[in-house]
Amino acid sequence: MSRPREFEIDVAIEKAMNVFWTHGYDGTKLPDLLNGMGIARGSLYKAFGSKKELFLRALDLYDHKHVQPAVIILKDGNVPGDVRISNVFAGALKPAGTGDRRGCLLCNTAASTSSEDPEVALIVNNQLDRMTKAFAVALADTTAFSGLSERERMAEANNLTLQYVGLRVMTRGGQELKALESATDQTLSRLR
Amino acid sequence: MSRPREFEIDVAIEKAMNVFWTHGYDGTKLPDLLNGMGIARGSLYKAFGSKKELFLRALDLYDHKHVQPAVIILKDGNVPGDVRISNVFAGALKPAGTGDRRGCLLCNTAASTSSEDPEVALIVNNQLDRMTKAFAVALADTTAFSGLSERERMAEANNLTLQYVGLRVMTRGGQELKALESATDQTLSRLR
DNA sequence: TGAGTTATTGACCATATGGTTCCCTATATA
DNA sequence: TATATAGGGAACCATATGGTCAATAACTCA
Repeated sequence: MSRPREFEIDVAIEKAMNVFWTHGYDGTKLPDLLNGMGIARGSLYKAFGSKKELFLRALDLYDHKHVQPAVIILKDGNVPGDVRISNVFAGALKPAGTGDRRGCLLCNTAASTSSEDPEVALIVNNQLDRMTKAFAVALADTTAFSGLSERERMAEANNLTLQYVGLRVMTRGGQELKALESATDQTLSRLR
Repeated sequence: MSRPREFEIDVAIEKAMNVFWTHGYDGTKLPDLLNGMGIARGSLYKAFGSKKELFLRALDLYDHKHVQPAVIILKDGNVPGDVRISNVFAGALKPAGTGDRRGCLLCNTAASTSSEDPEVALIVNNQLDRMTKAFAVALADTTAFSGLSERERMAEANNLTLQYVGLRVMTRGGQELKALESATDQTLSRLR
């Protein structure tokens, strides 16, 4: 019987996710990860194989913890569509209100050189596409947009994803909270 | 009388700008710059002092070559406001149509760890703010928005900047051209 | 021609980087 | 108690990184 692992894989991945979120992939160095995860170099390699594999695992966890919950909100048939969309944008705005300017791991990654890697691009675009589809579901349940054709609804959903990404990046870039809020107000005023 | 420089500073900065645009700041290594600029290590340091100083110069050049021309388009009083905005978004979409997925140095930088550096953040937000103000000027000349209060117009302008940034990042992230086009069509259809 | 001044260059420098290795350790089982 | 197995950890490894340095070169001027 072998020696049991002293850390939980899932806990370690989440810690790594937070380090990558703060520093980006290129800016995150092994010492950053080791400190952030509280494990040694050999343990990291034994458990995850490489920095890149760990990054892919972190992106999947981000999906699970941040993207998929937004998708679920957008698809919740018990709430009016515009309220669902409003809630998701409020969720994106909220961190800026408390000084958290990390933006969104998905959007930061989309804007980085990492997105040139096929495996990363696949994950990034899968997440973006699922958000778009979920926006479309919410729009179908939004009175002002319920009469749209499928094609028009997808176009509007693409535009909402684009606005969501823009909001996240402008948050990361340091734009003033008031500017973010007023921009978002315009997004949401069109849903009513 | 001292030895004349063999390269033009402005030409070298532009070459560096293109390297940073492709690889981001963290992902760009000295050999990338040396190859892209066609000069030696010592020459680069003599002329620019450090990698970061060169990056700041590259950001300023990007402003001059890509941001300021957009601002000028948006402020051109001889063209209807909605056409001006449409032209700027078309300019952002165009590279994707030809396979150029670098996005926009400004937006990529906003989403990266570089934006945590005060000097970088200052330049990034100056550029974003100027675009917003220019969008506001164009909106004032757009029939559908000409009756807005100053405050409402600024909110709409903030939203246009947010959409512009989102478009650039989604381009970089690898989203399908059709999705980018349809999202942009929605943006522009609201101006008419 | 020599001097003064700055540019070019590539070797060098002191760390930093992602990954490897091997000794030691923790566990269950026979 | 010995064995098998996988985990922990820190030293090690082979390059890579941003920056430095000293020899050489390009120019004008006296």
